[in-house]
Amino acid sequence: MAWALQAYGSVMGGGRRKGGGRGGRGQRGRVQMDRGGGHDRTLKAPRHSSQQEKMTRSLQDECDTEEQSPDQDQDQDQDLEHMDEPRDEEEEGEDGEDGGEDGEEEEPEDEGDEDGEEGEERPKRRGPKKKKLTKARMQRFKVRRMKANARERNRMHGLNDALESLRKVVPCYSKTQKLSKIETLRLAKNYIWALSEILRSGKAPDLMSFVHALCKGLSQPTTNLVAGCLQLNPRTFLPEQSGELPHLAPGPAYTGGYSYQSPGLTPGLPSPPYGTMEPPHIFHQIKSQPYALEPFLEAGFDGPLSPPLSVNGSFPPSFKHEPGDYPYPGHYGSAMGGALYGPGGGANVDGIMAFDGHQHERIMNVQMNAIFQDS
DNA sequence: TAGGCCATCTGGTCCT
DNA sequence: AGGACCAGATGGCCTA
Repeated sequence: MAWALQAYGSVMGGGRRKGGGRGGRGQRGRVQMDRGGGHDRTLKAPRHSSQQEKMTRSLQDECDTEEQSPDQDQDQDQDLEHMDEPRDEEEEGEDGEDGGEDGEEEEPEDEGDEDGEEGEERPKRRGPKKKKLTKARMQRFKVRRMKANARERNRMHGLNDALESLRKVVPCYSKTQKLSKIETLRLAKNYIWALSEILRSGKAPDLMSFVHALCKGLSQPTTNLVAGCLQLNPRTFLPEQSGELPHLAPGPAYTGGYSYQSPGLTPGLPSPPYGTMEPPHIFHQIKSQPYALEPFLEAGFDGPLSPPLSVNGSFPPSFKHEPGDYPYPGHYGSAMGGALYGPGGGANVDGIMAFDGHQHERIMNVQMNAIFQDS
């Protein structure tokens, strides 16, 4: 029974095939899990499927009352047949505990018994004697491993849940188009910085400055997503001042199809995939709008931040990119064809909410207004 | 088909 | 000793 769980483990994920030479079982089926990854992927089945939960529960049960027939062992643990023997120290402690349980499996620990049945002459090994990997030991090892796997799964699920919570509080939460993990973290970082910058300066930035700051280091699709959110609901992002957003460009300015696409590479800066929202690119479509970017951006980030979006000197020198922070090898960039909201030029904002609905929006506005009343 | 993203497994290390 | 955390490896899914 427990080996339904072993199979479960194999089904749920490819798993690492250590040593590379292990045959495995070829292509395995896999439960359709959350395949939300990717910048513009549509979401699939919820991750916490009842099946998975059932399996996990079953795993726990099985771990408590582990019984297995030899043929099951043979049949369902082909991977483990080739597994390296567990570390000696792991096994040492266990024999005392449950020696009675697998007493029939234990074999005498003769020197010659250790590694070879061929009877070849070998130099004596130093160190603790290696105990033969009996079935019972193997079984305990598997149980431990399964428990650890289950814990690790749960841990990662918790991590993903936290990330999902974060997605909901950063701008542009969408139930149908999830930000990737890395983009969520980047956007959150930018958002925190932008808000703290507002607090620091006590001034409300104009919308373009704000979105500019939010989109630093984000990929092109995410940048477009943020821009789409802003277009839909700019007030979510910026505090109301006298009932109006002073520098907010009117709607049509955003539908002019200006693009954040990268103008090109700068030597030494691996920048292309990240939206390059350089002011000239942005504002050539909205020249009539006040250019209030600098006051908001001049403060600069103090800490390590997203990679610089702009390579034309618009950003303060404190913008430093972190090595290895550019995982996108130019995959996006011009792929967007210069259209901000998608190939067709229309806003690709289906299902996008700026934050998680209006409630959150109200809360944010209250908070933001409170900030400005205080300052 | 390549690349991005993801979930999972796994072994090592550190901590309680 | 057992659990948490971490990073590497692996394979599946999806999109351009």
